[in-house]
Amino acid sequence: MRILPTIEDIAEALHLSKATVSRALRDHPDVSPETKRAVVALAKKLNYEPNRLAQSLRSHKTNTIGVVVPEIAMHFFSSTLSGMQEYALRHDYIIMVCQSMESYQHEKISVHKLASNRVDGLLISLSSETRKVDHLRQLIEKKIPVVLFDRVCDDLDVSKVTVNDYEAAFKAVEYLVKTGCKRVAYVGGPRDLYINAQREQGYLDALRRSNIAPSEDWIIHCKDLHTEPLTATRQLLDLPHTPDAIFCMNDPIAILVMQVLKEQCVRIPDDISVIGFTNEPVSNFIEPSLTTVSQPSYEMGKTAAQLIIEQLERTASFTPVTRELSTELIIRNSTRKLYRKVLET
Amino acid sequence: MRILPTIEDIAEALHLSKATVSRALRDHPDVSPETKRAVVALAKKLNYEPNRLAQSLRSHKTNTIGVVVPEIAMHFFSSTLSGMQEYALRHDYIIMVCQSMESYQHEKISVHKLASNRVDGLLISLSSETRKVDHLRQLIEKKIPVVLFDRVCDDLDVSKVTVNDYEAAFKAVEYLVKTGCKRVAYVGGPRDLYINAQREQGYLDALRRSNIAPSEDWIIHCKDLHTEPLTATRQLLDLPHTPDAIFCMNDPIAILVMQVLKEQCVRIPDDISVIGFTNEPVSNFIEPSLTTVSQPSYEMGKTAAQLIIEQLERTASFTPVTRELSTELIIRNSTRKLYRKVLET
DNA sequence: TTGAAAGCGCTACCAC
DNA sequence: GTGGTAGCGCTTTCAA
Repeated sequence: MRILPTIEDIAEALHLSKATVSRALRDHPDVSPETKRAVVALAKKLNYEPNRLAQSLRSHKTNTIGVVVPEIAMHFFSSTLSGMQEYALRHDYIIMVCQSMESYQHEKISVHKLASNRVDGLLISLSSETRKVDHLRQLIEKKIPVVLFDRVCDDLDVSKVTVNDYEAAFKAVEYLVKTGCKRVAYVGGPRDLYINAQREQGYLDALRRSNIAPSEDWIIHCKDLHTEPLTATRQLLDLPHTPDAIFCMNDPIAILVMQVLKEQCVRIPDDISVIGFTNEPVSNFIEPSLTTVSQPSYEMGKTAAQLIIEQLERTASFTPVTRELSTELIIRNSTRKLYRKVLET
Repeated sequence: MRILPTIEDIAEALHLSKATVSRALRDHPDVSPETKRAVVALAKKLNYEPNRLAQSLRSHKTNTIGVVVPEIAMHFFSSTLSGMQEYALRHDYIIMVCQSMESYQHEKISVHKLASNRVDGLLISLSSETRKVDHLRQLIEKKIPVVLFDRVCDDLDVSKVTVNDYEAAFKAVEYLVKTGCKRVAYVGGPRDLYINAQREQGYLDALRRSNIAPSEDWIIHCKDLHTEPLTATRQLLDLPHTPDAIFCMNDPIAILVMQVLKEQCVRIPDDISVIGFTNEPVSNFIEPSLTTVSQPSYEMGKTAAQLIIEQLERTASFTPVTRELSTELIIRNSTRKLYRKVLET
């Protein structure tokens, strides 16, 4: 016998046909109870497991979901992966994971690889380099549904899971102003990434709402987020009117910014407040602890998985939905306290 | 026509047989150059992609590797996943990821799920609850190779990727002693997990080598690693002779320990040195920065992927190997400086 | 209630 | 060089 028993093995042993065994195993109504019992018993005894490949080949369904994230090892994304995996497994799906390493080329390759592995659907958060999404359109043409999460884009008519980056940024900057900051700088990535633009716009509008005209000097776009925030910060400190707060597009940037401030003996938050975005675990442990915007990463992953599975199992026609999850401003010690403003006035 | 073209579509269009088309696509030597060209051209035009399910069903090979980690969102593990994914993709494999959530039950379910999805091989780091590994033996019986990484166990004759936990712990404690610490406590998890035992043994032997008899009071085993280290630390502080150093089994424990020490106004490292294990990103940012043992997580993942792929593609018989990667003691500010000892003597 | 047979898409054997 | 065919393991008509 083969290493793994097949339906045929059971059929022969029980002098039945493959068809009957198949039906018995799937609990089909018109198999007699005795036959059913016999089949199930033998299947159990032989440790029979249906061959998913054969099932998939027939059914054109693999119960597999492809996931592409920019970087598996970034906490935000591993946390979304965790949520996806959890939800998927509970619904009898399994996830295949790839990373783009923030490269458009890698992203295309990953998407293609997952498609050729016949995933039923794809969850993706775009790389920072990605400007065109034809590779995703191709999938959709092949009837492989796509759901975008976090790093979404505007020109693709699919379901999306996001947070309101605009609003969260607005509130963060508004908070800075409320604590008395008047010259709020921005350090972020390029505007072509949708969520970057959203955060920056939130920043701009919050200032304008407070009748502060954002100066061009205050706004710095970094291409390389690992090193440029360092020089950006020095640049800000060299300004004739140094800022009294820096809104950072994410926590890693904020950490670099704080590093320079500390080196230059700038007191945080007394001289300059710093605020981040994402609420990475480290932001709670850095000194001073970082005020930041928390994003429900696990929840985002779970929701993305839910949306795609619902879409996969829906028989009727389907309209894309956008699920916007809520963020929270986590106030820690890198920003001035609110009451100071009150005392000052 | 179907949504996706098949070999048959190409065959019909070109008035060839499926067999010839198949051969042409796989660049079989005895297909005439013209036929080959024609087939390849049409395949390209139609955007033809072989159906992996069909291929797999025939070849009994899915080019898929299952991975089970305790928690995807733990940095150490997401970093290993990253290494695996990278290596796997480059070698035309894709990874299917599950997490055990440190639960033996979850682990069994995950392993089973991956097996029923016909992964070619399995990479696994055991959950902290796992004592028996029959679920893995079953895989091996089904000819699905298994490779253990990091959280390995002794009684399974498979390839393994580890660090020398014993030696790394030994060196860490030795360092503490060299900096003048004489009463070194240990806060860790249960001994039944192999790597925990290794680390603890390294601790014990390092002390003995320095002619320090480890006191029972100094050694605390926590079941719940999220809360018990807090009480454990208080317990240590209540000792008649409080320790002058605490060796923690991993960084998260060290962070909790430091939290209590700070609350109790114990100076780190002046009163008590603290040392961790794993070199999580946060350990660099906490105040004071944490001395710890760095583990090459990305490298471990990559190596694990490499071992399993080599095993899968080896035709000859195979003997398990153990790859032990090297660690490094990262000296930061949570331990006394070495020169103090020199000055004191 | 059960069985025979076709077919999912591919590859490999054997024949020509 | 090329084609016919069987078969990977399963499900699902259709017929009995």
